Amino acid sequence: MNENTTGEELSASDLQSGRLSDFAYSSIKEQLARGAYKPGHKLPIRSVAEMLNVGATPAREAINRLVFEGALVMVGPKTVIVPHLDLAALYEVTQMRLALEGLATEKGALRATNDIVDKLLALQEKITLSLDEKRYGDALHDNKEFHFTIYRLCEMPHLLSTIEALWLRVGASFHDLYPEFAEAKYGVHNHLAAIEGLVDKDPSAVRAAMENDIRDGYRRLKKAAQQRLKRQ
Amino acid sequence: MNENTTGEELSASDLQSGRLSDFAYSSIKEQLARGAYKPGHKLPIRSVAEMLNVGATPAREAINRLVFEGALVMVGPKTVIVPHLDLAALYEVTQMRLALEGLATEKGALRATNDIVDKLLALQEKITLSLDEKRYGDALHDNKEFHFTIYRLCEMPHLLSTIEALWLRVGASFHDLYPEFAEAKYGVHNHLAAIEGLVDKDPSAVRAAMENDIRDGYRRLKKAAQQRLKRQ
DNA sequence: TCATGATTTTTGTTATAACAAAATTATGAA
DNA sequence: TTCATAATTTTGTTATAACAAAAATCATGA
Repeated sequence: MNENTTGEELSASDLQSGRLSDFAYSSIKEQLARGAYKPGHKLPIRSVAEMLNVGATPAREAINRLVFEGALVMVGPKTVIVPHLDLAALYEVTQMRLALEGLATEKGALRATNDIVDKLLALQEKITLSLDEKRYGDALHDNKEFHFTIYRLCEMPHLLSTIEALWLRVGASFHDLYPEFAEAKYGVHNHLAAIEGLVDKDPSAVRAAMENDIRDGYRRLKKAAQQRLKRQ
Repeated sequence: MNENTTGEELSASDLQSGRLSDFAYSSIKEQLARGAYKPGHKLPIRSVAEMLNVGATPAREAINRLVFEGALVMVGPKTVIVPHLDLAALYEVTQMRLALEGLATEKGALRATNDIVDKLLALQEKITLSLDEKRYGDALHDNKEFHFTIYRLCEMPHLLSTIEALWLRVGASFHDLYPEFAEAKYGVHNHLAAIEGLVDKDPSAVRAAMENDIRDGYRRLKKAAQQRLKRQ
C-alpha cells in the first residue's frame, strides 16, 4: 500500500524509513528545493505536522534540523520562515561551495570510469535539451545530478552531506530566481571542460572547471537578485 | 541561583538559555571534548536524560544532533556510541578542515587588528607554558582559542559553525591520543608564522601557516593512532 | 490615521505514557 | 564449551497534554 490513491494529502506511509522525523525532513526539504514556499513564508510546527499527518515531535525535529542547516531561519523566538534574499549569505555559501566542491572534485577526479563519463555526457545532453524547451526545473535537477555524480567519486560521506546542505541552503532562498538565472544555457561550457578533464585524468583541470561553474552561477544569481531587489 | 551548591549533579538551571535541548547538547559536547567517555561508550537516551535531569525529548534531540554532526555514531538502530578510532574519517575531516579553515583564514587575515595580534601572542605564550608543565588540557584549549580567534575575523557565521563541528568530530574520537600527540611543542612554529603573516598583511602566508599546522597535527595524530591500534 | 496598551490566540517546548522493535540475557541441545 | 533459540529487558520513537511565552488581534485614545 505504497500509493496515494486519493491524492488528497501526503502520507507517512509513502516512506520506507520507519522514522517520521526523516519523512518530515525530506518532505519539507523537497518542497523547499522546489520553491513551494515563498521567502518569508512561516512554518509553524503544528501546521507542518498537520500537513504531513504526523505528530508535533517529528515536525519539530525536522524544522529545527533545517534551521540548523541554514535552509530555514528563525526571525523570532517562535517564528521560523523561509529565508529572504540575502547577498551576504549567498556569498558565504558560494565561498564554502568553492572550497568543498573543489575538494571533492579534485579528490575524486582520478576515479572516473568510462561509465561515469558516459553518464555525465548524457546528463549534459538532457540539460541542454531542457534549457532549449524552457523546462528549467528539469534542467536544474539534472544539473545537480551532474555535480553530485562527480562529487560522489571521492567517497567522503560527510563531505558530501555538508555539500548537500549548502545546495539546499541556496535553493531555498533563491529558487524563484532560477528562471532568469538559467536562461542563458548556463554551465554548458564548464561542464564540457570538466568532462574533458576527467577523460584526461587531470584533477586540477576538473576542479578549475567546476569552480568556474560555481562562480558563473554565483554571478548570475547575484545579478538576478540585485535586479529583483531594486525592482521592489 | 546560578550555583551548584551541592555539587552532586548537573542541573539545567545552570544555563541561561531556556532550551533544555541546547543545555543537553552543550553538556554532552563538552564532555565529549574533554574525553569523558571512551570510544565505544554507549549513550542511551534515558541515561543521558537522567544524568542531566531532563526529559527524554531534549536528550534525544541533543544526541541526534551530535550523530548528525558526526560527533557520535549509530552502530545499530538503537545504539549510539562514541566513535572509535577511524583513520579514514580522520583523513576526511582533515581535508575538510584544510579547505574550510584555509578559507576562513584567508578571508579574515586582512582584518586583524593590533589587539588581535596581541591576543594571539598572549595565547601562544600560554600554550608554550602549558606544554612545558604538561598541562595538555589547557594547551589544547588555548590552541583551539588561537585558531578560532583567527577564523572569527572573516565574519562568516555558518562557515564558523561548520568548522566547529569538524573540531568536535575529531575531538570526540581522538581525545585520548592528545597527550602523546601534544608532547613535542606541536604548532609553535606554525603559530608564530601565522602571526607574522597577519602583521605583514599577507593572507596567503597566514593561510599557509595554518594549513601547515593542520597537516602537522594530522600526521602526529595519525602516527599516534597507528601505534595505538598496533599495540592492541 | 496612527500609535499604544490590553486581550486573545497561537506557538515552541517539555515530560510522559504507550508501543514496537532491538538488544540482552537465559536456556537448551549438541 | 559453543551455538542457536526463546524469554526478558531495554530502548528509540511518537502522540499528547500542559504550560509559559510570544504573536496577533482588538480596543482605545489622540
